[in-house]
Amino acid sequence: MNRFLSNATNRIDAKGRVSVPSMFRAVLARTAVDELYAWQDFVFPAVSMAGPEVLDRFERMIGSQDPFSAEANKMSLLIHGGGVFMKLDGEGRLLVTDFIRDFTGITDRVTFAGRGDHFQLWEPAAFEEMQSRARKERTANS
Amino acid sequence: MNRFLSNATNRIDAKGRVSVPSMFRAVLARTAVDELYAWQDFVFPAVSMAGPEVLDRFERMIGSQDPFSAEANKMSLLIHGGGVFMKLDGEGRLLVTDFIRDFTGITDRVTFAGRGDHFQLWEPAAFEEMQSRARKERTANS
DNA sequence: CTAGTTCCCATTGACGCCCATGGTGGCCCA
DNA sequence: TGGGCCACCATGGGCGTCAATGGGAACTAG
Repeated sequence: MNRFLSNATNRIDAKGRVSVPSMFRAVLARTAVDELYAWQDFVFPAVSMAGPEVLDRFERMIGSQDPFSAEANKMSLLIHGGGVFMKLDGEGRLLVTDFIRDFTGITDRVTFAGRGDHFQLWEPAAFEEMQSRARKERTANS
Repeated sequence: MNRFLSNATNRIDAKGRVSVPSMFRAVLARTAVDELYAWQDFVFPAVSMAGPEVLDRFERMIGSQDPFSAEANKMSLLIHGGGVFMKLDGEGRLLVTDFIRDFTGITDRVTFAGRGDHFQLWEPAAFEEMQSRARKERTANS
């Protein structure tokens, strides 16, 4: 499998670390990624992560604009300055920093959710609620 | 990594010095830069910094525009006339001068924000606010 | 002579790297 | 089909290293 799918919830230890599910690590391993780029989701209270190659995609968006425009400046502020690099330890764990905690509300447990080309970190209850809400809306529409 | 990415906040000591994050120093080291050029951002209350080679890039950029336009004129004024050289000490710290303080509002803490080919110094609260504002605008547009 | 600055060295707290443990699920074999 | 063995994964914790920070002393310029 080469995409991030399904979800899993893991506990944060006393040092603030949490294991990335082996399922996701397997996906990362096949692209030889040892460093992750993390950014805040634009809609949900979740932090997204993927290999650094996602930056290329983002930067193409910036590159198509006048480099001195306020718009390009703003976008660079979000993409370059707003993201954070994270490194996994030997056991495939990552440190849950304040950057993650503040934006997601995560305290002692993390829900990892696959999103195809990237995955996200959620506060477990928030993930549950968002899921059931999305389900309900789909039912109402059909 | 050969670009300035992510962000970090450091404290200014009693002598007015602040450590440049090691992440950014690593980027500078790979181009053997020991001197930095600093200028004011065109849009935000932030001071930008990079190795002197950015000057070449700016000049090409300005040269590609109408040399008599108000924009090109303003840029040259800010970059050529308004810029300042800065040097890091042995521990990779820089002196937060009034040039920086006055323009950014920085007092005792500095947020360093990566911007790809350069990085910026922000007053922490101002950075937070700009960041969330820019994100909100993007959400509204999409 | 004084104030600002640069060069060192000390401290400490965070983080990276390593090894240990335990639990669970899968697999094999009887 | 049931039991037991084994491997893998989540988790816990020790320890060394490095970055961030603090402060002393030499040095220079006004």
